[in-house]
Amino acid sequence: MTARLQRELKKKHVFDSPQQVALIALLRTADRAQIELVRLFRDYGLTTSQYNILRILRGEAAPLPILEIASRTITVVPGITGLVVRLENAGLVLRTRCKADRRVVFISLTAKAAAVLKRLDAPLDKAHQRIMQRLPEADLKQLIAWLERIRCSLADPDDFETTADP
Amino acid sequence: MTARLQRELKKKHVFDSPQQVALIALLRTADRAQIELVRLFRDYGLTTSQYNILRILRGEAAPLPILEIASRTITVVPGITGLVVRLENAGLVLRTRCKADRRVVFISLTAKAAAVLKRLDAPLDKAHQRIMQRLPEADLKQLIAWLERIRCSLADPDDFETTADP
DNA sequence: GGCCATTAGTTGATGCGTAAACTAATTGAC
DNA sequence: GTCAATTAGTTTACGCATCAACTAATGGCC
Repeated sequence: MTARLQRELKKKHVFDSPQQVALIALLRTADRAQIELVRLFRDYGLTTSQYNILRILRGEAAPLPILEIASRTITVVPGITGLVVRLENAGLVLRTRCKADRRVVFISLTAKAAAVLKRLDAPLDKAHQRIMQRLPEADLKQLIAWLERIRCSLADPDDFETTADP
Repeated sequence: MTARLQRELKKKHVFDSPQQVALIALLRTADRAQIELVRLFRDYGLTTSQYNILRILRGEAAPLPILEIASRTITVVPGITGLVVRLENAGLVLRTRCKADRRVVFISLTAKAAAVLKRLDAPLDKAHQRIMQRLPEADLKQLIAWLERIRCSLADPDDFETTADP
């Protein structure tokens, strides 16, 4: 990470703008939440990236070309290869060369992976609830809207199916 | 991460709880913001982690033991060594063995690093402003409070000097 | 039908995060 | 004073992100 923005905060520069404080709070909070999830996934032998891939495959319920998977994650293309190899070694996915176009590699879930995902569903949902427990739903809605607003000021073009309030 | 939570969102599971949506929005937004910062730092030959270390050193205006630096970042101890080595190779910090306790290694900024940091100040502030430009200051204040509220539900014990509203 | 550009995917190198095991200096108990 | 426990820091090993450079199959153009 995630690289991380941290606790230089500790001694607070007098000149910090509200924008800076908010940004650092955002990065720190996300970082911590990530850590919770990382731990949860690790208990099931997965990393976050691996989970995301499995999740995409489950959502599709059909084999997907490897680059299609990459395009749905933020993972830059080359990273996906090793990721999938490790998943394959763990018996969680299968790789199949496409007959029609021998360049493409299809990835599919194994039963083992489906089982792991299923076991993970409830604990993961509980984690979501726990992390957000202190915000009532009305606030959550507003928070989501603001976060989306922030993303509007950011680079990536293809992320704009509006999640929140019209 | 940074590892990342992503666009499984694309096809929206009907069962998504508001908590889940909010969490994913949080992670995604932070991720994007990070990317902006990473790019900025890279233009100056730094990574985010490296910048954070330099920033801590500047804040202290005095040499710090390497583990003290590690403790102020989220960087887990062993990571700090290589990080500092690379900074040293880049001529940005100096390592000095402490005479009194020969176990400890003091790290100090070079003039070169001070110059880089100084050049970075304005662009970085501009980036903060830009990223948060769509939220008026009142909303920012509320956002900061909520983020802090979320962090209260999260693990790390030593992060609780309240940044926001009393 | 042969060549060139495109597309799918991999490889290799560097930096970071994390965990476990290690060295070396210091402190404390006696 | 000496030996055990603690503390500061490094090494090693693995996974991921990212970039640049690569291979291999396909498609289009003539």
